[in-house]
Amino acid sequence: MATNKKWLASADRLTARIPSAVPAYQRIQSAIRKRIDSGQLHPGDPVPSERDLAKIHHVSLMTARHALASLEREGLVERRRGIGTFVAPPKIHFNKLMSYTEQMAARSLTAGAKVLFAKIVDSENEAAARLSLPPTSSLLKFERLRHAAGEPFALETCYLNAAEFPGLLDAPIGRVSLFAILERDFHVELGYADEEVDATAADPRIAELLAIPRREPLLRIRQVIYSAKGKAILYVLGFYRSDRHNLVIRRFR
Amino acid sequence: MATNKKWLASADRLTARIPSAVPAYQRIQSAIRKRIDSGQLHPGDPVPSERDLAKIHHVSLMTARHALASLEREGLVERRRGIGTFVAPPKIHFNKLMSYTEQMAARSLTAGAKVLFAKIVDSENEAAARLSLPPTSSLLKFERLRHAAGEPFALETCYLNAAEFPGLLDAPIGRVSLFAILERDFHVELGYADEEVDATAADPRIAELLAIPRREPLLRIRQVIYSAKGKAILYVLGFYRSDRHNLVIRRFR
DNA sequence: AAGTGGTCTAGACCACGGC
DNA sequence: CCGTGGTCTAGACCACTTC
Repeated sequence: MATNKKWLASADRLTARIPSAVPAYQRIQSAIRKRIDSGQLHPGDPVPSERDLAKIHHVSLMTARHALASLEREGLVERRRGIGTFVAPPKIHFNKLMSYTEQMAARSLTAGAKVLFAKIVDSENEAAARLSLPPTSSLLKFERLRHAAGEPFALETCYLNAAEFPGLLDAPIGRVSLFAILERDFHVELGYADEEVDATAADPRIAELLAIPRREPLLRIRQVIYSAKGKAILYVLGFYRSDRHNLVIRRFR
Repeated sequence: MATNKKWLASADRLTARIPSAVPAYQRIQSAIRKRIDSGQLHPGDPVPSERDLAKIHHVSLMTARHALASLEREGLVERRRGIGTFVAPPKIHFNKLMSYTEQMAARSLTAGAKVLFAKIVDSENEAAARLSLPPTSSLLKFERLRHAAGEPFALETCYLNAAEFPGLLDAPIGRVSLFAILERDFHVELGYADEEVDATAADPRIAELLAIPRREPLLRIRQVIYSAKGKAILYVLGFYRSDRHNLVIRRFR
């Protein structure tokens, strides 16, 4: 108990009267993250050692250690035995689930989209199946033509369960990211997406919309986007001009 | 020191005289892994609690805890506060770097390949560039026609630095997985691969080899495979029949 | 109340890398 | 040699879940 009296004393001194404020190791992480985000610490710079952190934050070695160990798991720092802990080089985000808008923003481009279609449908049984819904469920269906640099680029059709997203039909889908609307207005926490990729030939309609010859090869991506809890939220069927789009993924052994 | 005498005593009892045998938390992990692999423990089954493991293996709570925590990071178990630790359901391996042979084996199919070409070349500058080598480097070049269920399926061309893999030309590439040869005979530890995926149309030669009409859409995958240390080892250019192949990836938010 | 995982202490020794 | 991270102890209290 002597142990814990001392711990209470130190926690007291820092932030909390209630024992259950924010765990100490998370406070330490926040402090380090802040110094990295604010540019005080750059990639390659040393982070205070476990022992220093323990002194600075008035915690035991194990706690400081825990803070650094999970920062390493996140890829924010690298630890080298006998040497120290260092800010990790900025990581390229492979295989990250991003909206088209976010992808463009990541490359400092602006996204453009023209809504071709936005209605409720009830006989698209393949789309319903992808969302794990009964075959004739009411679905919101948006069809959008994506642009980049003034050129048509991709045709994407999105499907959502109409019952779960009332009012979404009236949202400014043409201007605002669908992801942003789902997360902000409907409090959906997006988690992951499974994608099936194959190649197909442009049919006459798609060829005209994308301004390419008929039978031109296209990348076809069928994407089912799930919430963090694993519930199917959104099905997107996309056709991408293969001369303007190329999918990059990283696989690990 | 009283503390550490006790620890030495327990380590002694189990495996080691030398203090630096295998860390206790790793021994605990091995024991659990073994019980899962051998079928003694099935997905959903409870794993002994931290306190039980500590007693069983004569270690402190923190050590038992460490063992379970890193097993959870690996995805082998799931921990639920107030409930316990349970064997995780077998995970589908998304975005895993696997050889064609391994992919087929995962689906209990046998892989077939016919070697069309196996020589050293020195004027394939694109391939050399992908491997971060000078433009006219000597490269091993293999061209293989993949089969599945008796049907031609994909055309893959592999390039490696000739200087680093002497004797590989004589290896039984037609029968044994290239990955296996690299890992076993050349002690290369494969780490990850970056892939570029797009769609293209079959040219006359590919159309004939794959037994499909000319201009048929194909999936084209350019894959650079790196060692665990980040060195480019292998460049694979593949053309896949889109009616027989479809690429599945998972993205996370 | 009992049992679980989550956080934490105040130390210890070991293995490693640079001086 | 000294400082770093890696492993470990023998406890403690908290938060949560089930009974």
